[in-house]
Amino acid sequence: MRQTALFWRTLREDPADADLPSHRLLLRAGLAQRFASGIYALTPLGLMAERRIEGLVREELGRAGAQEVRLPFVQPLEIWQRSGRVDQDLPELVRLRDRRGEELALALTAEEAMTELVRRQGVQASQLPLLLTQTGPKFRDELRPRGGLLRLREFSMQDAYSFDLDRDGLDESFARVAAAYRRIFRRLEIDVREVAATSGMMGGSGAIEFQLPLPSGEDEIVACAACGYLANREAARRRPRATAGQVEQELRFVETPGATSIDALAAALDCTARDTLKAVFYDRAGTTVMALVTGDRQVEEAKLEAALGGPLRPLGAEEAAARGLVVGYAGPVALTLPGPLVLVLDEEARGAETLVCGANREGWHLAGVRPGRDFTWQVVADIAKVAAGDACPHCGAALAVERSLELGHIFRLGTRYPERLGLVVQGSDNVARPLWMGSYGIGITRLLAAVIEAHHDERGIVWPGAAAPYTAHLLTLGEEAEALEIADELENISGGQILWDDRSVTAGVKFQDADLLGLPWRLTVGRRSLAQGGVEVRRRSDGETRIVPRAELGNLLSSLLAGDARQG
RNA sequence: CGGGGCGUGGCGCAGCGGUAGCGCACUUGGUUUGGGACCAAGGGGUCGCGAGUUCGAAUCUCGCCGCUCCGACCA
Repeated sequence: MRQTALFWRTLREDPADADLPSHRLLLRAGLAQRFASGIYALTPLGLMAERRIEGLVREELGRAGAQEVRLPFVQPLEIWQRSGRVDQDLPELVRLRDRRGEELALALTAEEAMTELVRRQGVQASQLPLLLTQTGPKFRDELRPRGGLLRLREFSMQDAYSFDLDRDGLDESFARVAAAYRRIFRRLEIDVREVAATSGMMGGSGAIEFQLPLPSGEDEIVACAACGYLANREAARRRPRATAGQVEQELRFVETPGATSIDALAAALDCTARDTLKAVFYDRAGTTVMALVTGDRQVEEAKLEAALGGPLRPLGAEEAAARGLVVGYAGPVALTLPGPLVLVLDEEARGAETLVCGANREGWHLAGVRPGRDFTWQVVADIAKVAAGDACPHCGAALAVERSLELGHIFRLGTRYPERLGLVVQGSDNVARPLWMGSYGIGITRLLAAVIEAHHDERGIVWPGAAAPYTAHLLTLGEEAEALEIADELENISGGQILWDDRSVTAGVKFQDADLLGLPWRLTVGRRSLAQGGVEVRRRSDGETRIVPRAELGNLLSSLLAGDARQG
């Protein structure tokens, strides 16, 4: 491809609003353009890179036995209603109405649609295990898109779904896809960590996330350097600390005017946050949930949801007050509300000697509160957020918390969707049973950004061979007849598979742009290289340079292109 | 949803009451050509939108919209 004809341009300066390397480089190198927050267009070079990643993912899933289908991007809302997901507050789901008033939804994932496809067509036991996949647009109306292509509202994702007769089959399918994912990341030269995860809005259990450690990532992972324990913070466990609290032994009222925060309370009573009991309120399907953790802890909502088996909504101050809670002074002792109430106590707080908590009376707290003696609860569970320095649940060493970017997520869903949508298969015993389902997602557009986050330097992108839009960038310097002849020759033998900078600009401009775009190989031909005996071949990743005589160019090019194909 | 910052040619920015400018990019001609060349001549902007103040608004006031970063249980 000749650069003078390519729809492409680079920017000499960094775009003002791009902070992250991938965002900056995608814009500067002219690979993407923003249309709206979280909505981007890709230019030819950007799309070529995305397509390479997509093709690689498709290839590996194919090796794992996946068959590709196409599901609708605009889906009838009805299937989302039947699965029950519409009922659980899903603000990311964009709904719309057609001119006849029929309700539609934009795909944010496709558990429903894929289950529905299999149900409509029917499936026989001989076709199992079944692994179906699609690649296509997704739309999630995210609260805060960020970082260019790192967190988009509209993006391309490859999602796959497995269907098996039983749990063992699901485990095998799950393992097969996990292996495919590992190959994908290895080929893209992205060093991911496999992390235990929660299943979030998908439902199900036994999930793994593929995470790239990145300071600008939006997830937090908990890591144990000693034993290798890794988990998303939302799913992470910790070894409970030894007994906390014990400011006083006997229950008594203390007057604490204005002490409506844990900090203020601890200051007023001259104790630590850990000596207090914090109450946080949620709604769970009409029931008020009071979650109780020691004052220095935070409630991990994902773990609380898992403990209660369903989605929660935090209560605002007014709403909490309307339900009879004395906001700022609420506690579990002798608490009665007009409506239904569930008390959930963190396992660590349960082991405390005595604690200070709200007295359900404006301006008063209770000290010397002993769990079990002075109040009871309905659920005890690990519901506190893990903090850096907590003890590893396996080995007890200090845990670290690191920022990280989720690139892939695989779930064992179980029978939930097939049950709700009526997908069953008849076994040899003539009994129809719901299938066991797994769900697997890998963000293609995000991978494009992640590859750049993982592979760049101060000059620009450094494409891994498997994702590069072109393998080689040919620069002709000057108008030497022989140089142009060689360029023609290279273009011909590559079948147009190299990018040729044929502009009449200075050498510096070409070198800068070539570094910025970062194709794996740079071929330079000009008066100087010819004097040295041929074409200068330079590898972008490490700058290794050599001169290749004209006669060997055919071999060189086919080995570069083949090497790239082997990797990618 | 809360807080900060920002909206002026394609990009980066200046101008902050007197009717819009710089650098880069772009077009044309010429000289150049191994790390973002030079000379000359050009084209391109409802200054985010709306209302108000004023003789006069990119500039002041109010409202709205958009973008971006941080945060979003902490009782």
